[in-house]
Amino acid sequence: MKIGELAKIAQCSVETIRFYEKEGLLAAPARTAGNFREYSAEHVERLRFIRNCRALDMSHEEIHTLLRLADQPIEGCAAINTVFDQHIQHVEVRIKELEHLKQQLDTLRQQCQTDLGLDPCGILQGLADMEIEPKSDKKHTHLG
Amino acid sequence: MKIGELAKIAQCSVETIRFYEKEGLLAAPARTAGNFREYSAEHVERLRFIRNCRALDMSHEEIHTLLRLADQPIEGCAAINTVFDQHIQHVEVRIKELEHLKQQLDTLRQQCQTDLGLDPCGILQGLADMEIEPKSDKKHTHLG
DNA sequence: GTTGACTCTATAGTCACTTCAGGGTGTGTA
DNA sequence: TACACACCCTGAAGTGACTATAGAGTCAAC
Repeated sequence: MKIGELAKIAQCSVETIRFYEKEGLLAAPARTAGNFREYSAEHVERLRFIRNCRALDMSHEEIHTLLRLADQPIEGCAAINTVFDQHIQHVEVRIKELEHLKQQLDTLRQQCQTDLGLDPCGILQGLADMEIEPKSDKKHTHLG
Repeated sequence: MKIGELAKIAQCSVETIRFYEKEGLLAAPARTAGNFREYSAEHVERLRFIRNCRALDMSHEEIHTLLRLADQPIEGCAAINTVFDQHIQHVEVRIKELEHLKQQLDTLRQQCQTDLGLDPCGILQGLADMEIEPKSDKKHTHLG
């Protein structure tokens, strides 16, 4: 099948597929006489795997690791769990961060709900006065 | 004060401050005879504001808007609330997304907890079999 | 006069794509 | 046969919010 068809199946763009090939996530397929990419069933399966990992917000690096481990399943089972547990932790950390943010935002938002027309605006005042919280570590998660 | 001192106060890097200047978030300060940036109290205040907004995960675009509105506070009060409410929604949406992800991840993780040594690994199997969920809209949040 | 801490500009790299420019391929219709 | 049109190709640049690097200049102290 050609790249457009594959893109439809995997629900991603043609450009994304070419990008994955360049990144080494998806193997380069055979070419037709006219230099079009010709994909096989294995490519479909592999791309589905990659897209599912991305849907779970895994980084390309994490996916690379999983794909490598997938090629030697028994040996890699513990390692796969490690990658997975680390990724779950990334997600948990980010959720906690965002919940903390939301709390701060809600508090600030209150300051304008009550006193409309105040100068300076309570929100702006709050943003100016807030104490900058030093972020603990920075590289606890690759999630934005 | 010089850029290094300002960076310490605002708990950011010297490069970040120069970057904000290039972005138009922080006004370009006067220069010393030796071409060093010389910052005033207003710069400190402005940078604190910016850093607090960033600590709340606002985008540069959102901060730009807030800074513009801050220069005409009474008129902008309703608009400020709008920016804020939208940002709060960004955060809420992202939290919900991540919680959904975590649920999926936990489910997958279970599949290897029980049957260690299985070939193929339950997690890999799950990643291959998952149905790709078409993401609703994409630009609901600028948060990663 | 030399060390060392600080500053300057300009450029490239990060991540996971998206967009664009400028062209080639393949099929269907007039 | 000529043309339109959908699809494909490569390569480069843009996104956001920085971070990192190279190579050079400034300034105070010893």
